[in-house]
Amino acid sequence: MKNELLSIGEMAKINNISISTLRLYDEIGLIKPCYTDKESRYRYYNIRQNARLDMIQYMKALGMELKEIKEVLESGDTKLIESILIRRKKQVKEQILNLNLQLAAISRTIESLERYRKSPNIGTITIEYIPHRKIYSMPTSINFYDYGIEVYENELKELKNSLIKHNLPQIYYCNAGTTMKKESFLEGKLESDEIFVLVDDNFPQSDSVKRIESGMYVCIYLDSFDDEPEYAKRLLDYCHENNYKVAGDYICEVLTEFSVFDDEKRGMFLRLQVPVAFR
Amino acid sequence: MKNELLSIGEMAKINNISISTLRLYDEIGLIKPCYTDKESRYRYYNIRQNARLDMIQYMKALGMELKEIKEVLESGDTKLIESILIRRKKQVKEQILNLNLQLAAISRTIESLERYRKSPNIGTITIEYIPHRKIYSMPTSINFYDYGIEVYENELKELKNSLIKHNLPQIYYCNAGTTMKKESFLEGKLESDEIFVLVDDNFPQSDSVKRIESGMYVCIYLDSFDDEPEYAKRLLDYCHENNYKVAGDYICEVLTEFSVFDDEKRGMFLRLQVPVAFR
DNA sequence: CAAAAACTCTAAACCTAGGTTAGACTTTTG
DNA sequence: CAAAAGTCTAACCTAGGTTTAGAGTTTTTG
Repeated sequence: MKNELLSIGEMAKINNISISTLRLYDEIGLIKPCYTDKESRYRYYNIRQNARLDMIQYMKALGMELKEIKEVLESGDTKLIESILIRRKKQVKEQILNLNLQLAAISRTIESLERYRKSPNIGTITIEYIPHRKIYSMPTSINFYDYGIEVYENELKELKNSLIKHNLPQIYYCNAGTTMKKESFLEGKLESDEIFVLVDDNFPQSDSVKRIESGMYVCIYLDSFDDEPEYAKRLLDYCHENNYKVAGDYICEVLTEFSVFDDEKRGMFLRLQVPVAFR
Repeated sequence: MKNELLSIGEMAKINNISISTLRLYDEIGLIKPCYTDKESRYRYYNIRQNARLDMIQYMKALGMELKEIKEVLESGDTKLIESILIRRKKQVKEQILNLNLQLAAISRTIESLERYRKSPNIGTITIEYIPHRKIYSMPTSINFYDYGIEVYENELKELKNSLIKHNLPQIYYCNAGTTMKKESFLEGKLESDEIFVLVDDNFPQSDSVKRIESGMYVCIYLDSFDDEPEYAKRLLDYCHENNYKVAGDYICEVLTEFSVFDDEKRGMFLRLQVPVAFR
């Protein structure tokens, strides 16, 4: 301040910026020190250069890239700044939308984990009211019960890819599931009908999106797809024993899925369910 | 699909991911192919590994870092996932707030540019209604009119640093300005009183935040700080000639500031103003 | 005035989450 | 069996810096 030239350290301090950042800006030509000693190569700045640095920091705070900032500063064209800012405005709006979706997805996941921790024992049968749900579904092309997990994985992949093709990010949906016609279930057969993912309220309406009505369901809990046949039978037996009338299609719903326990198997928590009517 | 092993290309395609990303994930141990040919070093995956890859992609969509994902997958601890998600939730909320501020700042800047393009000629005198404004201000420690731009730059830096110290990002405020007491102005002296930045409605209330009342102002436009003394005098003369009674303190307001035209001077558009009362 | 302390220099490596390229090798297809 | 398609490794690139090492310079202290 004495002799009106600032060393890089002083310049850094009064502008709340790091020395290395100033050196980087020098290197890329964003802001050059007004004087560089030819012997020692020390950089010296003038306090009037704060104006330019302020401008750089402001544009950076608006989310502009250093390249864009340099371009703008070199052109001195306010039209250019404006066009960049208008583009940036759109970007920011999109980002905000995406982050809101992320937020919803994170909350869903936290809830799902909570549910997992408080889940009933495997084999527990309950009768519960389940609120309505929305699903994005696809008919199964093969009965995967006849083939096993590989075919199920394939079907699920196809479903998810059809979502991606429609530009719907993974974040919209959470857990998957399958349905089976009421008739198959009652006959004790295992015939897959549909595969689906649950979607939230933000999900755009389309032909593939269906609503599963709310109602009373008889449910049984389990933790592996492998056990589904056995547990589906138990569910049917229970309905017969208690004289519940099956009122709709059977659903196998994944409540929680964390493939963290093993490399090759989905670590899951499932709920098989059928809607029932009371006579 | 035939012999149940997938090449890296097939695996990439069905999972909508690039081959190089799969190789990266292998390298960092996030997901290893279930079999690697020892001779050719070709990677082969099992379709059941989709479960893990799904999980990875889901966590990535939640904004988690690969390191965190790896940690979670290795620990298999749902408590750990939950704590990371809770932290992430906070982050996302903050990001959304910041982006909203950014959006406001961008809009302000676009407006400022528009104003610049439609600005009156230098020296134009107007009488306008100016709505109320909020400023974050600091008394000036020296009368910078006696010293010139370096001292002004220093004062401005100090003001901005006091903002940063209070954790207020650059984005909250836009343009700067200075005030001078009515008495000084009327005597034709130039004595700086306060330096300020305009802040928006989101800005937190504090002792340093003042309100400048709305009202009718006599204004003169110019484009350089250097001309301020001359134009301030013109403004005063105009008030006298037209018999306007100066009703409050003098303000020098930066309407637009783009230091894009020159390396060392602020490229500006200024408005000197005094509130007037009509008799 | 000399030594010590503080500062600054360059060059290179590192960070994230991959993308790209070159040149060699392997597998599949016709 | 040849051509085409696929895959391999290794190295380098992105943006916006941060960190480090080792050497040189400036300022402070005694």
